[in-house]
Amino acid sequence: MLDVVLEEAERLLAGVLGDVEPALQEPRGGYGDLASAACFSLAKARRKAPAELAEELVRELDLTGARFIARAEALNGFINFHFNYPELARATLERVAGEGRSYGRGRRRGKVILEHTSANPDGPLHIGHGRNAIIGDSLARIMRFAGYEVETEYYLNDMGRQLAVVVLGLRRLELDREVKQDHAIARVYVEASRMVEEREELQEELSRLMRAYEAGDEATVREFREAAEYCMQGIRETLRRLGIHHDITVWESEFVRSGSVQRVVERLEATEHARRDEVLYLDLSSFGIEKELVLCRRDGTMLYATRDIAHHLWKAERGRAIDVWGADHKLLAEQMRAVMRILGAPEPEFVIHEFITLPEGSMSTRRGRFISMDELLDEAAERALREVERRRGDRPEEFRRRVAEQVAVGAVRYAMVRVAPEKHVKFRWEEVLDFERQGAPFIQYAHARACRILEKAELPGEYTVGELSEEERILVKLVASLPVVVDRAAEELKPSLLAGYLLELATAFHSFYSSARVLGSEKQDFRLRLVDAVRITLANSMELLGIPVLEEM
RNA sequence: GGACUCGUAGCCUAGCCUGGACAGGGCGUCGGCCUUCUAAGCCGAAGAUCGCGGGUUCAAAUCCCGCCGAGUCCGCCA
Repeated sequence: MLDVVLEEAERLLAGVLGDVEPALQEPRGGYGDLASAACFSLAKARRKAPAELAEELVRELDLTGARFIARAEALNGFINFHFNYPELARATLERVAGEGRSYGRGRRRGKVILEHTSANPDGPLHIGHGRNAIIGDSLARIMRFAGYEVETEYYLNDMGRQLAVVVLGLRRLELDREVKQDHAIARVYVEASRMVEEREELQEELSRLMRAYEAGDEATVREFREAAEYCMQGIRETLRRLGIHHDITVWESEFVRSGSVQRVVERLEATEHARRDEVLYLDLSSFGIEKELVLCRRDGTMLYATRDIAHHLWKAERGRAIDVWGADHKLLAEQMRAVMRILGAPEPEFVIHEFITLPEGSMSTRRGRFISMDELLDEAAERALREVERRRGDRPEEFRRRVAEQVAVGAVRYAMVRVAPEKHVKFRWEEVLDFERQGAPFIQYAHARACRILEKAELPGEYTVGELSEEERILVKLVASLPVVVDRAAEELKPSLLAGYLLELATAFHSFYSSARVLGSEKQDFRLRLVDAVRITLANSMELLGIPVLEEM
């Protein structure tokens, strides 16, 4: 709804500014509902003080045709607009009620291939992978809602040394069928890594294994596939628990077997960037990348990055490629962009996230030093259950368990998406598992509160709006903002914008809830409709971050 | 050593790309609020040289340069 209001403000300003940027912004506090800083940039051209200019322009503004902007005033060089809240409230409530679960949906078009998670099949997802998966899945949900056709991809790295180590381990170690598949594979991987390190002859076996797999030896292929699939069963179970689903799983080896890696190497070899001295590599210095990119080993076999080039070329043909990658892949991301330019293909876009480190240092699957997402979720669910028992001892066990699980999933997902991806995170249990304020339970609770009011009364068809309280105005403005927030988050690839928005909306609702009575008040009809609009807006936004929506908690 | 990212109150964080009005939140601390729609809530107080130094600008947390600190990368690994 605010999209319409912004357009109106821009139109009004265009009348007095000409083609000067309207420079609309959120006023810092108490200065109205929308501000323009245009007078500052206009000041030099017109050789007048911004404050004076603002006064002048406000006098010139013609608000007679305006629907949502009631008045404008000049202050400190800014032009501050005040909304016509009764009108905005009515229009917003009508729109939200009319669009329901679609409220906030955008009109962006085009196909997006969104790759995320893509952890090696050598163990369970740890919390670093979790950050990747949750950012990626949230972004997928947001872009889909913004209108894009989104296909999510898990790029399965089956040609790496890790999986070969697992296969080697499975040949001589027993797989514990009692524990979750990915954890069982991790045990084999850790143990086999140690064996390979200690026994030289195993390193030769490892090389033979990798060569046989690359060559497509049938028995070896079966061994690798089974091992990877077994691990993936566990990984998918964890993802499912988080509400994450991948539309396609793409095996790295496919690009070798299909010959597309070979073909892309030949194409690159023919370009001016190709160099050969002992090995074939690309000189990317003309793209500002000093590090050369080696394409083939001395023995002629391909490298991970080379296979990924074929992979990205394939993706570029299918649509707009967006990859969620860890910060360790920054250089490769730059190289990938450069190579796609060389090939004349559209460049992939990247969402790079920093690492989560443990107090004792970085995580390592091979050394068995990591916190798995399963552990994190279990711990979260256990702590949540204690909270629910304490608060809702009156409800049956089934209810308490279900709520605890949903609170846990919400808390973990929110914690991961709340912080901007470029920040390093030092993992602390207390931070992720804090169930008070600035977290998912706070948001879920706002929704539950709204539901509990609404279940006690019929939603009125008719209502009068009248003057709004401060709390009501804030709510209306926030509810009206969802379409703008969704679009911006999708365009800037920033799920954290939704996280911030959701927190603001929940905060505003809790304030409203405490300040005013809905049921039995004189404004009951209007407030019921407002609460319903908030309920829908909260639910739609929570859905975009994969935070479970609860009617009661 | 080079490249990239981060550095905002005791702790966590928004704002930085697109420079403008007293730098927003939260945790923790202190003080209030449950006979009324679930207090996982609300209201208030104290707490910030926006890492440091220079520059550009009428105006810098925001842009530029240098320095310091943390992280990541710099494999014919993945």
